[in-house]
Amino acid sequence: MTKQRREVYGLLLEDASHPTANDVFRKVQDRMPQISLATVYNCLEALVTHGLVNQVNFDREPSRYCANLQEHVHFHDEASGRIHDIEFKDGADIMDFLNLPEGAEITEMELTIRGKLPSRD
Amino acid sequence: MTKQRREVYGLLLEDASHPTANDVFRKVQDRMPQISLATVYNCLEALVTHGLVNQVNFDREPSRYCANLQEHVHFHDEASGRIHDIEFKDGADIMDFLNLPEGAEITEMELTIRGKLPSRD
DNA sequence: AATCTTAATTAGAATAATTCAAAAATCACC
DNA sequence: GGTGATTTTTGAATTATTCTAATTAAGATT
Ligand SMILES: [Mn+2]
Ligand SMILES: [Mn+2]
Ligand SMILES: [Zn+2]
Ligand SMILES: [Zn+2]
Repeated sequence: MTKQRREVYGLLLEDASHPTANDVFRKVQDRMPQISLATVYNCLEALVTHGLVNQVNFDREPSRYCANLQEHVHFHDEASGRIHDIEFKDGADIMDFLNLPEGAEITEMELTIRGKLPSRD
Repeated sequence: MTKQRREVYGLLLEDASHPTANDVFRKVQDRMPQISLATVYNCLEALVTHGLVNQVNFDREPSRYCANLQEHVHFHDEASGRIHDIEFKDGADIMDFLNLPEGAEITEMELTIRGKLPSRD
Protein backbone atom coordinates (compact mmCIF):
# COMPACT_ATOMS: atom_id res chain seq x y z
CA MET A 1 0.00 0.00 0.00
CA THR A 2 1.65 3.17 -1.20
CA LYS A 3 0.41 6.68 -0.48
CA GLN A 4 -1.19 6.86 -3.90
CA ARG A 5 -2.90 3.50 -3.65
CA ARG A 6 -4.25 4.37 -0.21
CA GLU A 7 -5.60 7.63 -1.58
CA VAL A 8 -7.30 5.98 -4.56
CA TYR A 9 -8.70 3.22 -2.39
CA GLY A 10 -9.94 5.66 0.25
CA LEU A 11 -11.74 7.67 -2.38
CA LEU A 12 -13.51 4.60 -3.76
CA LEU A 13 -14.54 3.56 -0.25
CA GLU A 14 -16.36 6.81 0.35
CA ASP A 15 -17.56 7.47 -3.20
CA ALA A 16 -20.08 4.85 -4.30
CA SER A 17 -20.81 6.57 -7.60
CA HIS A 18 -18.69 4.10 -9.59
CA PRO A 19 -16.28 6.72 -10.91
CA THR A 20 -14.13 6.25 -13.98
CA ALA A 21 -10.33 6.32 -13.83
CA ASN A 22 -10.49 9.91 -14.95
CA ASP A 23 -13.06 10.80 -12.28
CA VAL A 24 -10.77 9.27 -9.67
CA PHE A 25 -7.83 11.16 -11.10
CA ARG A 26 -9.60 14.52 -10.87
CA LYS A 27 -10.76 13.92 -7.32
CA VAL A 28 -7.48 12.58 -5.99
CA GLN A 29 -5.72 15.58 -7.49
CA ASP A 30 -7.36 17.78 -4.83
CA ARG A 31 -5.27 16.04 -2.18
CA MET A 32 -2.27 14.99 -4.29
CA PRO A 33 -1.82 17.58 -7.05
CA GLN A 34 1.26 15.84 -8.43
CA ILE A 35 -0.36 12.46 -9.07
CA SER A 36 -0.49 11.32 -12.69
CA LEU A 37 -3.28 9.60 -14.59
CA ALA A 38 -1.01 6.64 -15.30
CA THR A 39 -0.52 6.19 -11.57
CA VAL A 40 -4.27 6.18 -11.04
CA TYR A 41 -4.53 3.44 -13.66
CA ASN A 42 -1.67 1.55 -11.97
CA CYS A 43 -3.28 1.89 -8.56
CA LEU A 44 -6.67 0.79 -9.80
CA GLU A 45 -5.11 -2.21 -11.50
CA ALA A 46 -3.26 -3.15 -8.30
CA LEU A 47 -6.43 -2.81 -6.23
CA VAL A 48 -8.42 -4.89 -8.71
CA THR A 49 -5.72 -7.56 -8.86
CA HIS A 50 -5.68 -7.82 -5.08
CA GLY A 51 -9.45 -8.10 -4.96
CA LEU A 52 -10.15 -4.88 -3.06
CA VAL A 53 -11.94 -3.21 -5.93
CA ASN A 54 -14.10 -4.35 -8.82
CA GLN A 55 -13.75 -3.09 -12.34
CA VAL A 56 -17.18 -2.53 -13.86
CA ASN A 57 -17.80 -2.26 -17.57
CA PHE A 58 -20.90 -0.91 -19.25
CA ASP A 59 -20.99 -1.55 -22.94
CA ARG A 60 -18.07 0.37 -24.48
CA GLU A 61 -18.04 3.10 -21.89
CA PRO A 62 -14.90 3.83 -19.87
CA SER A 63 -14.40 1.33 -17.04
CA ARG A 64 -15.78 2.25 -13.66
CA TYR A 65 -14.55 1.15 -10.26
CA CYS A 66 -16.45 -0.09 -7.24
CA ALA A 67 -15.18 -0.87 -3.74
CA ASN A 68 -18.36 -2.71 -2.71
CA LEU A 69 -17.18 -6.29 -2.23
CA GLN A 70 -20.66 -7.66 -1.51
CA GLU A 71 -21.84 -9.69 -4.48
CA HIS A 72 -24.15 -7.37 -6.36
CA VAL A 73 -25.36 -6.33 -9.79
CA HIS A 74 -25.37 -2.92 -11.41
CA PHE A 75 -28.46 -0.97 -12.31
CA HIS A 76 -27.85 1.85 -14.75
CA ASP A 77 -30.63 4.41 -14.31
CA GLU A 78 -31.39 5.95 -17.69
CA ALA A 79 -32.98 9.04 -16.17
CA SER A 80 -30.18 10.13 -13.86
CA GLY A 81 -27.28 8.32 -15.51
CA ARG A 82 -26.34 6.98 -12.09
CA ILE A 83 -25.31 3.45 -11.29
CA HIS A 84 -26.84 1.68 -8.31
CA ASP A 85 -25.75 -1.46 -6.53
CA ILE A 86 -28.49 -4.08 -6.30
CA GLU A 87 -28.17 -7.16 -4.13
CA PHE A 88 -29.51 -10.62 -4.75
CA LYS A 89 -32.36 -11.83 -2.61
CA ASP A 90 -31.38 -14.20 0.15
CA GLY A 91 -30.76 -17.69 -1.14
CA ALA A 92 -31.03 -16.72 -4.78
CA ASP A 93 -28.70 -18.74 -6.99
CA ILE A 94 -28.27 -17.80 -10.60
CA MET A 95 -27.64 -21.43 -11.55
CA ASP A 96 -31.31 -22.10 -10.76
CA PHE A 97 -32.36 -19.85 -13.61
CA LEU A 98 -30.10 -20.99 -16.38
CA ASN A 99 -29.98 -24.05 -18.59
CA LEU A 100 -26.30 -24.62 -17.98
CA PRO A 101 -24.78 -27.81 -19.37
CA GLU A 102 -24.07 -30.53 -16.83
CA GLY A 103 -20.77 -29.89 -15.03
CA ALA A 104 -20.30 -26.24 -15.99
CA GLU A 105 -18.28 -24.30 -13.43
CA ILE A 106 -18.81 -20.58 -12.92
CA THR A 107 -15.73 -18.51 -12.11
CA GLU A 108 -17.27 -15.10 -12.30
CA MET A 109 -20.53 -13.51 -13.25
CA GLU A 110 -21.49 -10.01 -14.24
CA LEU A 111 -25.03 -8.76 -14.51
CA THR A 112 -25.88 -5.25 -15.59
CA ILE A 113 -29.34 -3.81 -15.94
CA ARG A 114 -30.44 -0.72 -17.77
CA GLY A 115 -33.74 0.85 -16.82
CA LYS A 116 -35.61 3.48 -14.88
CA LEU A 117 -35.84 3.90 -11.14
CA PRO A 118 -38.89 5.59 -9.64
CA SER A 119 -38.07 9.24 -9.05
CA ARG A 120 -37.68 10.07 -5.36
CA ASP A 121 -40.01 13.05 -5.15
CA MET B 1 -30.87 -3.93 -46.95
CA THR B 2 -27.87 -3.32 -49.12
CA LYS B 3 -25.61 -6.03 -50.59
CA GLN B 4 -23.06 -5.40 -47.82
CA ARG B 5 -25.58 -5.51 -45.01
CA ARG B 6 -27.07 -8.70 -46.37
CA GLU B 7 -23.62 -10.25 -46.53
CA VAL B 8 -22.72 -9.24 -42.97
CA TYR B 9 -26.08 -10.38 -41.66
CA GLY B 10 -25.88 -13.70 -43.53
CA LEU B 11 -22.50 -14.39 -42.07
CA LEU B 12 -23.71 -13.75 -38.53
CA LEU B 13 -26.72 -16.02 -39.09
CA GLU B 14 -24.53 -18.97 -39.95
CA ASP B 15 -21.58 -18.18 -37.67
CA ALA B 16 -22.59 -18.42 -34.02
CA SER B 17 -19.04 -17.85 -32.76
CA HIS B 18 -19.77 -14.24 -31.80
CA PRO B 19 -17.16 -12.75 -34.12
CA THR B 20 -15.67 -9.30 -33.72
CA ALA B 21 -16.07 -6.60 -36.37
CA ASN B 22 -12.62 -7.50 -37.61
CA ASP B 23 -13.49 -11.22 -37.77
CA VAL B 24 -16.57 -10.33 -39.81
CA PHE B 25 -14.49 -8.10 -42.05
CA ARG B 26 -11.98 -10.87 -42.82
CA LYS B 27 -14.67 -13.42 -43.54
CA VAL B 28 -16.84 -11.18 -45.69
CA GLN B 29 -13.77 -10.20 -47.71
CA ASP B 30 -13.74 -13.72 -49.20
CA ARG B 31 -16.98 -12.93 -51.00
CA MET B 32 -16.64 -9.14 -51.32
CA PRO B 33 -12.95 -8.31 -51.61
CA GLN B 34 -13.61 -4.59 -52.00
CA ILE B 35 -15.55 -4.15 -48.76
CA SER B 36 -14.01 -1.84 -46.18
CA LEU B 37 -13.77 -2.22 -42.42
CA ALA B 38 -15.69 1.03 -41.96
CA THR B 39 -18.54 -0.47 -43.96
CA VAL B 40 -18.55 -3.53 -41.74
CA TYR B 41 -18.82 -1.25 -38.71
CA ASN B 42 -21.60 0.70 -40.43
CA CYS B 43 -23.49 -2.46 -41.36
CA LEU B 44 -23.16 -3.89 -37.86
CA GLU B 45 -24.43 -0.66 -36.39
CA ALA B 46 -27.41 -0.63 -38.75
CA LEU B 47 -28.24 -4.25 -37.93
CA VAL B 48 -27.95 -3.57 -34.20
CA THR B 49 -30.10 -0.43 -34.45
CA HIS B 50 -32.78 -2.34 -36.30
CA GLY B 51 -32.72 -5.10 -33.72
CA LEU B 52 -31.54 -7.91 -35.99
CA VAL B 53 -28.22 -8.35 -34.23
CA ASN B 54 -26.97 -7.95 -30.67
CA GLN B 55 -23.74 -6.27 -29.76
CA VAL B 56 -22.02 -8.21 -27.00
CA ASN B 57 -19.31 -6.78 -24.80
CA PHE B 58 -16.92 -8.70 -22.61
CA ASP B 59 -14.94 -6.50 -20.30
CA ARG B 60 -12.78 -4.26 -22.46
CA GLU B 61 -12.42 -6.69 -25.33
CA PRO B 62 -13.51 -5.74 -28.84
CA SER B 63 -17.28 -5.94 -29.28
CA ARG B 64 -18.70 -9.15 -30.63
CA TYR B 65 -21.88 -9.65 -32.60
CA CYS B 66 -24.65 -12.22 -32.25
CA ALA B 67 -27.65 -12.87 -34.48
CA ASN B 68 -29.43 -15.06 -31.91
CA LEU B 69 -32.51 -13.05 -31.01
CA GLN B 70 -33.72 -15.48 -28.34
CA GLU B 71 -33.16 -13.94 -24.92
CA HIS B 72 -29.99 -15.54 -23.68
CA VAL B 73 -26.83 -15.00 -21.64
CA HIS B 74 -23.21 -15.48 -22.64
CA PHE B 75 -20.89 -18.06 -21.18
CA HIS B 76 -17.23 -17.39 -21.84
CA ASP B 77 -15.40 -20.71 -21.61
CA GLU B 78 -11.95 -20.05 -20.18
CA ALA B 79 -10.51 -23.27 -21.59
CA SER B 80 -11.47 -22.86 -25.24
CA GLY B 81 -11.97 -19.11 -25.31
CA ARG B 82 -15.30 -19.72 -27.01
CA ILE B 83 -18.55 -18.00 -26.18
CA HIS B 84 -21.70 -20.05 -25.75
CA ASP B 85 -25.32 -18.98 -25.70
CA ILE B 86 -27.19 -20.12 -22.59
CA GLU B 87 -30.94 -19.83 -22.26
CA PHE B 88 -33.01 -19.14 -19.20
CA LYS B 89 -35.06 -21.92 -17.73
CA ASP B 90 -38.76 -21.77 -18.55
CA GLY B 91 -40.57 -19.24 -16.42
CA ALA B 92 -37.41 -17.86 -14.87
CA ASP B 93 -37.65 -14.14 -14.16
CA ILE B 94 -34.60 -12.24 -13.06
CA MET B 95 -36.73 -9.80 -11.04
CA ASP B 96 -37.47 -12.67 -8.66
CA PHE B 97 -33.82 -12.87 -7.64
CA LEU B 98 -33.02 -9.24 -7.12
CA ASN B 99 -33.83 -6.75 -4.39
CA LEU B 100 -34.97 -4.11 -6.85
CA PRO B 101 -36.55 -0.97 -5.41
CA GLU B 102 -40.33 -0.75 -5.75
CA GLY B 103 -41.33 0.48 -9.20
CA ALA B 104 -38.03 -0.10 -10.99
CA GLU B 105 -38.45 -0.74 -14.71
CA ILE B 106 -36.00 -2.87 -16.63
CA THR B 107 -35.26 -1.83 -20.18
CA GLU B 108 -32.44 -4.20 -20.92
CA MET B 109 -30.34 -6.75 -19.14
CA GLU B 110 -26.99 -8.28 -19.88
CA LEU B 111 -25.55 -11.27 -18.09
CA THR B 112 -22.16 -12.67 -18.86
CA ILE B 113 -20.54 -15.62 -17.17
CA ARG B 114 -16.94 -16.67 -17.17
CA GLY B 115 -16.11 -20.27 -16.32
CA LYS B 116 -15.29 -23.75 -17.52
CA LEU B 117 -17.44 -26.09 -19.53
CA PRO B 118 -16.94 -29.84 -19.18
CA SER B 119 -14.67 -30.99 -22.00
CA ARG B 120 -16.55 -32.95 -24.63
CA ASP B 121 -14.24 -36.00 -24.91
C1' DA C 1 -32.22 6.10 -71.43
C1' DA C 2 -30.63 10.29 -69.03
C1' DT C 3 -30.99 12.87 -65.01
C1' DC C 4 -31.93 13.77 -60.32
C1' DT C 5 -31.99 12.53 -55.32
C1' DT C 6 -30.72 10.32 -51.56
C1' DA C 7 -28.36 7.09 -48.89
C1' DA C 8 -24.40 3.91 -48.52
C1' DT C 9 -19.67 2.80 -49.17
C1' DT C 10 -14.91 3.77 -49.17
C1' DA C 11 -10.26 5.37 -47.68
C1' DG C 12 -7.99 7.53 -44.59
C1' DA C 13 -7.57 10.66 -40.68
C1' DA C 14 -9.06 11.52 -35.97
C1' DT C 15 -10.40 10.16 -31.33
C1' DA C 16 -10.00 8.48 -26.75
C1' DA C 17 -9.36 4.99 -23.23
C1' DT C 18 -5.79 2.47 -21.93
C1' DT C 19 -1.09 0.62 -21.92
C1' DC C 20 3.78 0.88 -22.40
C1' DA C 21 8.70 2.50 -21.91
C1' DA C 22 12.23 4.98 -19.83
C1' DA C 23 13.85 7.88 -16.35
C1' DA C 24 13.36 9.63 -11.67
C1' DA C 25 11.80 8.95 -7.08
C1' DT C 26 10.80 6.18 -3.09
C1' DC C 27 11.22 2.40 -0.12
C1' DA C 28 13.20 -1.71 2.48
C1' DC C 29 16.92 -3.59 4.26
C1' DC C 30 21.68 -4.30 5.30
C1' DG D 1 24.28 5.82 3.83
C1' DG D 2 24.51 2.47 0.02
C1' DT D 3 22.06 -1.10 -2.85
C1' DG D 4 18.37 -3.37 -5.20
C1' DA D 5 13.56 -3.66 -5.93
C1' DT D 6 9.28 -1.37 -6.61
C1' DT D 7 6.54 2.56 -7.82
C1' DT D 8 5.61 6.88 -9.82
C1' DT D 9 5.95 10.06 -13.46
C1' DT D 10 6.01 11.83 -18.14
C1' DG D 11 5.11 11.32 -22.53
C1' DA D 12 4.67 8.34 -26.39
C1' DA D 13 2.38 4.22 -28.37
C1' DT D 14 -1.52 1.30 -29.12
C1' DT D 15 -5.93 0.05 -30.84
C1' DA D 16 -10.90 -0.36 -31.28
C1' DT D 17 -13.95 2.61 -32.97
C1' DT D 18 -15.77 6.87 -35.06
C1' DC D 19 -15.64 10.67 -38.15
C1' DT D 20 -15.01 13.24 -42.60
C1' DA D 21 -15.09 14.00 -47.23
C1' DA D 22 -15.29 12.11 -51.63
C1' DT D 23 -17.10 8.65 -54.50
C1' DT D 24 -20.32 5.23 -55.78
C1' DA D 25 -24.55 3.00 -56.07
C1' DA D 26 -29.64 2.59 -56.15
C1' DG D 27 -34.12 4.22 -57.04
C1' DA D 28 -37.31 7.48 -58.64
C1' DT D 29 -38.61 10.89 -62.19
C1' DT D 30 -38.62 12.85 -66.36
MN1 LIG E 1 -17.98 8.81 -14.06
MN1 LIG F 1 -13.35 -13.08 -32.44
ZN1 LIG G 1 -21.01 -1.66 -7.57
ZN1 LIG H 1 -25.17 -14.81 -28.18
